Formats: sequence, C-alpha cells, structure tokens
Amino acid sequence: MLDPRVLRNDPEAVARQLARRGFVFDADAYRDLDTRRKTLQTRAEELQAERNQRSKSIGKAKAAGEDIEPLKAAVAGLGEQLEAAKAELEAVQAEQDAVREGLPNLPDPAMPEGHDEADNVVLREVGDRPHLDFEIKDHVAIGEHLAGLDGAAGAKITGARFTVLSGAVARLHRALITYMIDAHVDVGYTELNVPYIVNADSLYGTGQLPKFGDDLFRLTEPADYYLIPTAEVPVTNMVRDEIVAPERLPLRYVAHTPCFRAEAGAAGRDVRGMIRQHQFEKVELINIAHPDESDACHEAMVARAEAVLAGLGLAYRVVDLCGGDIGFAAARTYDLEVWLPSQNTYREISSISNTRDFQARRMGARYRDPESGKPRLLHTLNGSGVAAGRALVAVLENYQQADGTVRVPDVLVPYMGGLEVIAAPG
RNA sequence: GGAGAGGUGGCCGAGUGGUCGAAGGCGCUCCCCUGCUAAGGGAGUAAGGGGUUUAUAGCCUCUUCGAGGGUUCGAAUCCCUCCCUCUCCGCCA
Repeated sequence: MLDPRVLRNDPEAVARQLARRGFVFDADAYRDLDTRRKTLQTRAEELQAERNQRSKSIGKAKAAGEDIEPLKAAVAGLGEQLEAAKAELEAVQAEQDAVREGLPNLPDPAMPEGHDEADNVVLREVGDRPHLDFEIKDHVAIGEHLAGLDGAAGAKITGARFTVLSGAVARLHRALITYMIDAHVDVGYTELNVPYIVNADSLYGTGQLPKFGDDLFRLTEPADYYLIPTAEVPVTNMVRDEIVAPERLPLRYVAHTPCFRAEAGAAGRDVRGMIRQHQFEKVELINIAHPDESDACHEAMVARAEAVLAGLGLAYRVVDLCGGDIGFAAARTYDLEVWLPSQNTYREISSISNTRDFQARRMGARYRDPESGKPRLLHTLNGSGVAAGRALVAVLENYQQADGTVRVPDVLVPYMGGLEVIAAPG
C-alpha cells in the first residue's frame, strides 16, 4: 500500500513513478475521487460531531433531573441524515480503497528501466561453469537414471506439476535444505517453523490478496484458508499489528517451508521436470528492518544467497530486475540465476526484494521511534536463500558425470551421511 | 465435539447505558530530592483517519475497548452471530 498522503498530495508524481513499471495510474480520476471523499467525509463528521454533542447534553440534562424529551425530539432527524451521509462516504471510500489496494509499490529510483526480463541488468557473473565434455543430460534424465525422480508418480498421485523424489536424490534435496538453514543460522538468523496454511489477512498484508488470488491454492472447508505460496507470507506477518522495540531490529528470520502455487497463466512453460511445480520447497530469508537500514539489509541478504550458491560450487549471476519484471510489492529486487548446463543458460533460483514500507503499511507493522516516541512503519524484506527444488536441479545437472553418476558437492557430503557420489541403484 | 471462564492502552488490570479514550499499577520520558547506588517526590505518556498547515509542530474533528451486526438521543457496558485464548471432559499424531 502506498502512503495515502503522498497519493493525495501528488498523484501525478505517483503516476510517473508507477509508469516506470508499466503501470497506468489515472491521477486525475484519483484526484476527483478524493475531492468527493473529502466533501462527504467533512459532511459526515460534522453530523457526527453534532450528534455527539447533543447526546452528551442529554446525558447532562438527565443527570440534572431535567426533562429530556424535548432534547430527544430535537435530535430526531439527525440519525437518518447521518446514516445517509455515512453510507455515501463509505461507498466512495470503498472505491478509493479498491484503487489503492491495486497499486504496486513505488520503484526505487535506481531500478533499471525496461519492459520485460530481457531488460534486466546483469550486475555480475560469479563462479566457473562445469566443463562437461560428454552429452549433457537434463535433471529429468539424470533423476530418472538414478531412480530418484518420478514425475509420472506425481501425476498419478495428484496431477501435472507434481513430482516424487526417492532414495539418494530425495536425501540430496533434504541435505540442501539443512545445509542452507545451518548456513544462515550460523551468521545470526533465527530459524522459524511456521504454519503452511494462512488466513486472508496475512495474504493481504504481504500483497497477494486481493489482486493475485488466482495464483493461490485456497481451502474452503473446513475453514476459509490458503496454502502459502512462499514463507514470506507467514514469516513477515509475524509483525502484523505489532510495534517492535527498535533495539531488536533488524529481525532476521530463516524458514524452510513448502510453497504452493497454482501457476495460473504458466500453461506450457517449463512443463518438463522440476523447474515449475505446484509444490516446491524453499529456504526463505526475511528481514524486518529500520527504514534507514533496509538497503544495507537487502545487500546483505543477497550476499547470504550468494554464499549458498558459492558454497555449493554453482555458477550464477546476479540480476537487477527492471520495471517490467519486478513484483507487485517490491521497490527493488535482485534475482540470483544459477547456471543450468542442459538449458545452456541461467535460471532464477532466488529473488530478493526490499518492499520498504509497502507491506508494513498494509499490515500495520511498526517500531517505536526513540526520538519522537511515536510508532513508525518498518521495512520488510524477503528473499530465497535459496529455492530447494531448483537447487536440486542445479546440483544434479552441474555435478553430473560421464558415467551417469552425480558427484555430491563437498559441503553436502556430511549431510549425505558421507556419500560422495550418487549412482543408479543396484 | 461437550461444559465453563475470558478477550480493555507497550504490559497487567478496574469499569453501575451518559461528564469514559477509559481508574489503578508496571514500564517509559522529563523534573526534583538524596554527596555514588538503591529508595523517594512531582509531571507526562494509546493508536489510526480527516481538516487546517511549509510541517511527521500546534489547533479542530472523527473512529477505535477481539470482529461484524443490532437496540438507543447516546454502548467498553444491553442483545445476536462469528473468531480467538484459558480450564475440565471427549477424540487424536
């Protein structure tokens, strides 16, 4: 949610900034709407003030033992007028709220210009790509050869875009997750285990609702809940309606969760393998920060995700998302893309965003400013550190060997019970 | 699922339909006193929206006592529905 004050005082500036991300905001229409709102609100509040005053004097008269019937008669018509004025006001406010809830975050001035992902800016490429002087297999072929990846089973059990992992490959997936959590906890992150089912208020807070409900799996029985599309939702909502003591900032959380996404609109994209699933797992980093610190936190979070990829010995690049590719709630987003030999390209494995006060305003997440003593909005940041399913894909492909086996990255060997090479069973 | 108790400010906790945004306490801030510390005395201290304004200062105003409805001139207080917490029972990984 954008600052209503900024929106009111300078909607044209908002429109200009949102245009950088390809969003059309009709500043004139908003201005007109706000003018109507102001008129109606003033009227309604005047009536309310009058009624409050009269009711108060009735109370005093009654306490003094006076006859209050004439006073009551004088208020007779007020109630209906007030009712009508309130109804009108609420209608306009609802209209205005709907507009505001649909507005994406203002981009950082430094965000690159551009219309789609082709315009993203590559900041750096890190690590050596593997030298595979044999016929490169993709992770599906590797996984099937190792009897560790079974898309048909997933399809039978549930449907398209679900997969069963088994044996050493399943363990590798688990090893990746544990390795990543440990790495973040080692530098001061607090590990959280959170609900995978959330209510609509939480999804509103992080910005998935009301606009992006189609991307979510919704539960209607026995309660109206949703499966989380990312740990960002439950973890960030920890501070919803809270006033955090400033000395606790920044809050740094790491949580491993499954993520459930309907993938509406992704028909035909990445249909093979584990790149795009309805259910995948992720190790998520969340920072809840003082506004002055959030940019530094953002950089530090990117460094965390990079450390994971570097630790795994994977080649990756860091990309600064342009206006056409950045998400609804983000002011600035860096993506980490990992090298996939089978696709001969980099694919997203982590996305790290600073939403500044956009989510905090929606969810009433604040800290108490020591100088003024007043609550101020926090900044919230989220980023994958990193996506486990895609990390598994990356390890299988980058560590494949000519004989069809897969070498276990050194840092994962302890998590694999000492296993150094994954070979086909039996 | 059954029976009962309860949800009030940063926290705890009072509150008979009217002068209650709400006693008291804790915490916090400022001041005083005490030659350090501890203790003591005084004052202040909820949040959000709107208007005015250069202003996140002041002033005016509205809203908020779990959520949503209702009764009433007037609701923290009365009525209805829902949510949550706690205790006991039942069920259960």
